Amino acid sequence: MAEEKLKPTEAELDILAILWEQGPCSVRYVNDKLNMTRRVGYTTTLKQLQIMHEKGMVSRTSDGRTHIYSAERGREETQRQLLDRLLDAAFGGSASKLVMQVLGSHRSSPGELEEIKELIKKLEEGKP
Amino acid sequence: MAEEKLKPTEAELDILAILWEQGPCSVRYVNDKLNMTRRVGYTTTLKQLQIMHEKGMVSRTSDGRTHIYSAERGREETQRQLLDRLLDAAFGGSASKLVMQVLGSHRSSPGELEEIKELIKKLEEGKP
DNA sequence: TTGCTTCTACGACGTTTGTCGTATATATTT
DNA sequence: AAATATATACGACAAACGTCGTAGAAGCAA
Repeated sequence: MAEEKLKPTEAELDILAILWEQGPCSVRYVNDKLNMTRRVGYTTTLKQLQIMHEKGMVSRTSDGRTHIYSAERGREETQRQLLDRLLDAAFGGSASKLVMQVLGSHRSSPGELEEIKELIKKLEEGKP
Repeated sequence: MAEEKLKPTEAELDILAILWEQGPCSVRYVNDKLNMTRRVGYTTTLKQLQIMHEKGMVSRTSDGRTHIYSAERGREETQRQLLDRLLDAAFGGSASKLVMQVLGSHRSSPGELEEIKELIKKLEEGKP
């Protein structure tokens, strides 16, 4: 049984992003969505999904002859894995540096900033 | 002139991390440092550095017959590039989601949290 | 000077990644 | 029914990645 914790490749990550956002969907849908950004053949997407299925990254059910794919591992688990890697390699493990960088270069809504402040407050209370 | 904005590979990122942290250093040093984490041959590291030099990712000077390598592109530029990619692909472009995640799963010092709060305050004042 | 260590250079090679083409089965349309 | 469209399966392949081995120059040690 292959239940390793594989890191998705670039192309796989693009596909996962679609599955996460849209929920279970067909190869056709994924491919159309991909083609909104970059040109890629149908069979390419198909094969990609098949390989991801072999790896256990996605599951699938059949609707007639059409396969419907779903992301197997949760989004957050993958998020954490990729983020941890980036944090270590590029930010020397400093979470605050990373936060400063992303907050500084991407606009967040007042509501989002409020949420973050809430979290910080909780963190500060948690270990005085 | 090759001045593209290349994304470093995994192995390259490991090397860059060392160059960023340590500043200019020899192949030997980089290799030793790498071997503290994973086993890798000297010539492998050498070749890696040579390729990175061809790509323009690192520069080098000579100290006798030894080459001293330095990271060419700033750490922050590379940070932003990798972070942007991750933000888009894994977090659907939501900076706050990313921040919440990293802040929630990695301990930050009170001083760091204070810094972040400062930044948020500035952001809130900047666009009322 | 002869040998041992330490460089750089470079070619080779197994894998992984990403991309398709082709074959074939099953629907759909005319 | 015949033609067209759409699915999956699968093999092939070029390019990128990561890893070494070997060669040869340069410095150090016996």
